[in-house]
Amino acid sequence: MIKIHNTLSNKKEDFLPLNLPNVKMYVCGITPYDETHLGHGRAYVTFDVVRRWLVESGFKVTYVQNITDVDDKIIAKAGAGCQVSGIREVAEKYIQAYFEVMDQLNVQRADKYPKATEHIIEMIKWIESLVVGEFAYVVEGDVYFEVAKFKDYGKLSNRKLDDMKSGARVAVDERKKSPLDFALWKAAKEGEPSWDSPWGKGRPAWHIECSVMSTKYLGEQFDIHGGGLDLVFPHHENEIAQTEAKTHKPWVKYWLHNGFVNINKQKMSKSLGNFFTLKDIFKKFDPMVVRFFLLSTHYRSPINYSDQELDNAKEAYGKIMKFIADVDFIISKTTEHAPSVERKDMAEDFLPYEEKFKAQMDDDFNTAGAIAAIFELIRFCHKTIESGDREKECLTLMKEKVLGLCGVLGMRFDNSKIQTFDSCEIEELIADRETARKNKDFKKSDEIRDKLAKQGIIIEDTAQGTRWTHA
RNA sequence: GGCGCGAUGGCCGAGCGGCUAGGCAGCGGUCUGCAAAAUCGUUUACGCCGGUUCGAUUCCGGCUCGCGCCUCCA
Repeated sequence: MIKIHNTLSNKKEDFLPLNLPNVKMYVCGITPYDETHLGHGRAYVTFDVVRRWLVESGFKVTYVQNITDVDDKIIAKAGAGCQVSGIREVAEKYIQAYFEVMDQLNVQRADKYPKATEHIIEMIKWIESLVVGEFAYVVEGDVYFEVAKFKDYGKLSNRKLDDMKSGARVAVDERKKSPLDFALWKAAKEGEPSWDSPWGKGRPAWHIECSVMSTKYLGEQFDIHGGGLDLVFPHHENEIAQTEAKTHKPWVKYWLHNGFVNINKQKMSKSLGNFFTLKDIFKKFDPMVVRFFLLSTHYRSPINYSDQELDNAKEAYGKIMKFIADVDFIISKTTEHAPSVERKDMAEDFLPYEEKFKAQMDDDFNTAGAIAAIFELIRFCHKTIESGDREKECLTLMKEKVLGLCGVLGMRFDNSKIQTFDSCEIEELIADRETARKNKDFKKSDEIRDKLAKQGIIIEDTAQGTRWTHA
């Protein structure tokens, strides 16, 4: 049984989807007005793993992620007097940039990426029904949701209307009945892209698209809605209000939120200017190392970013990579009739590690614990190999098991840096060195090693012979 | 002011009422001509003060410190 921490109850709950074996999940996507940063990376890697694990567990998952392609910041970027085509151009550029880094992080594509600007009519209809139902009111071309009318307001973020310090940090709009009332539709200002509506020219406000698009593609009730912790309030709280006010039924069953990426214990954010784009991070670190780093902490805990911690992740990830390469090498040097220990139940030996992995993942997607299980499995394999059990079949199984578990976490291993056997010159030098070593001419053998080292080739003498890798 | 989260060994980081998490770094051994890699062992930690309990890092209360949300934000 998978257990999931639900923000709605603030507890871990057994995961029972509404309509077995289907799981419908919606994750708040990006507003494409700038480069994707590590905070985004964490969110989408988190939900990528959630999705992968649900699929692995036998559920049929439908994953929808929206794209907010109309917003103040996009409009600002597109410049004064921009039309709809102008903001589309900006959005398109950053959507492409987003997919590029997500591909590098091996984040699987969602089934659908609906865009706000392609659902204007549906949004208008939704807002109209809220106005008719008296949950919303119109002021000078703006439409606001009246929070006081929705009795459950605050149930997700666990706050009471009276307790909130509205206006403490931002000026209150006097035209609203309550400072907490939020916009559903915004009247167009001079030179802004806009659409026609019953309230005049304007554009949808932020929250409404998620209600409209999620229910359009997943139904009026669905299983999982995810996003960063910073979306709990007001975004998700408002989404619940405007959705349940219209449908009169409980909307989302499980709300999941990932923790922040911190820099020196402070939240990474655009306004603080302490953010790192994935593009820049990838100049220094392999995307898979970044993914490993992200998964080495539970998704709800804050994760601190620094080069030092990425270096640590690099070493740890490298250890897995090394294991795969080691096994490949031994397999390549193992003949079909290699002496083998009598062993018919190798698969059984792996079971405890696979079970631990599963238990960790079932427990609210504890990737840190799951990674520990992978390391324990690797240690077991090393021990087995050391003990002399090098049957080809057994080695292949080891590799498959480790790769399999890593694959569930979306970690892939690029072996291009590992020995390829096609470099004759290097092979010759290594052969020369072997001869020298046999003749105890260590001076010469060390010279060859140094020479190769200068070319960035690292020599490793193993029981199965000498191998080399690129540094 | 309201609400919430956290404090684990040199560092990162899981976890649990009593049983080795894991990774990185360090130290020692094995292996190796040496080196590297691998492997084994190892340093025995849970912010402070009380309470519950046969027993608490793990539960309860208080405190201290840190962080987050109450504005757009993954």
